[in-house]
Amino acid sequence: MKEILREIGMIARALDSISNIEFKEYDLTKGQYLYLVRICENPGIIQEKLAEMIKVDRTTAARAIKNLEIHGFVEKRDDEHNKKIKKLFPTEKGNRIFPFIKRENDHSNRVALAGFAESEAETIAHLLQRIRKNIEVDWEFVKKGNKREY
Amino acid sequence: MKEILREIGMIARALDSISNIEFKEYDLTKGQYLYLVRICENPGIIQEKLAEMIKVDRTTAARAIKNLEIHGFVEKRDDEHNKKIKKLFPTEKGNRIFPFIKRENDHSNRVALAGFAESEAETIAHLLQRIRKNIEVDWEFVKKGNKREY
DNA sequence: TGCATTTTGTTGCAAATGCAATAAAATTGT
DNA sequence: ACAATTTTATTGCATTTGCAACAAAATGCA
Repeated sequence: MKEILREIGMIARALDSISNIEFKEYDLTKGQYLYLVRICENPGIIQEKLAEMIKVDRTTAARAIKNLEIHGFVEKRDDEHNKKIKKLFPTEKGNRIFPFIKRENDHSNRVALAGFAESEAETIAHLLQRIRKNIEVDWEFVKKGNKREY
Repeated sequence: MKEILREIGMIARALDSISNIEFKEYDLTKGQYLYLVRICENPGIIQEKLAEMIKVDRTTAARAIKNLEIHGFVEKRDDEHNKKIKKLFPTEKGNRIFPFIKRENDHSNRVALAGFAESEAETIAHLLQRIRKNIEVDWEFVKKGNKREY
């Protein structure tokens, strides 16, 4: 069976590296763009779900979000009925830079898929989704402290 | 055009997270497995090339390799003809754990591709390779301090 | 209802990450 | 031959990352 992990790792690190460099211009430090776009797209999401969505450690997400809050990109609001959760919303400042993040991400996406036919782009999108669904099961399993047998 | 960046990011973070947890057993700290496998497979490689191969910052690679050396997994050897470079080789200890890393990576690869026909696995392997080649051009460009226009 | 478990959030620590700056050897161009 | 540039490696500093441990609210279950 073909080895695909390394290609995925290389692509992900290269893309992340590029984005981090390009978003310094907007005073976003490493990784913060990941959280900000998702909060803009899913206002009211809680940090636990966000960590799951992005696939980072809960505590890493907690701190990244705290920094976004400190720097005025997002705000936490208490929920009416649930005292435990804190809903996340972009501030006006956060919403203002959101389109720039989208634009950068779209550009990288186009670069990544340069030379691809529309059908090829659709094929890989579907295959990647299947891989992600396969692997997130193990991720949650291992993250919870379980041991994979192999 | 389909958006594929996020799926790739999710998959890469999930896989890396799983590996980091599973390799603690062999006293490898975060990310070290990436370097060790490549040194085992390419004995004599220098750290600059390794950073390029993995797509991490040169200084990050330098420190990861230094730690692998301190903990006895790899060794640096001077080159006969070139006083500047330091060739990297696995130690006996490094070579001993190499198969365990391979085994884990192979397992994750199988999990990732569960339910895939052989032809689908080949398709995605090729498409990913094309994406990686597309994106590494920009990565090197931006890493060198150039600015992308978009 | 009451108790155990799960969910959600936080902080302390140890470690990796990466930009900036420095240095020295090698290579290139004239 | 030699000066300018590129390649390779390193260290200082600020920052993110993530495991462990803790706390409190919510939920499940008997």
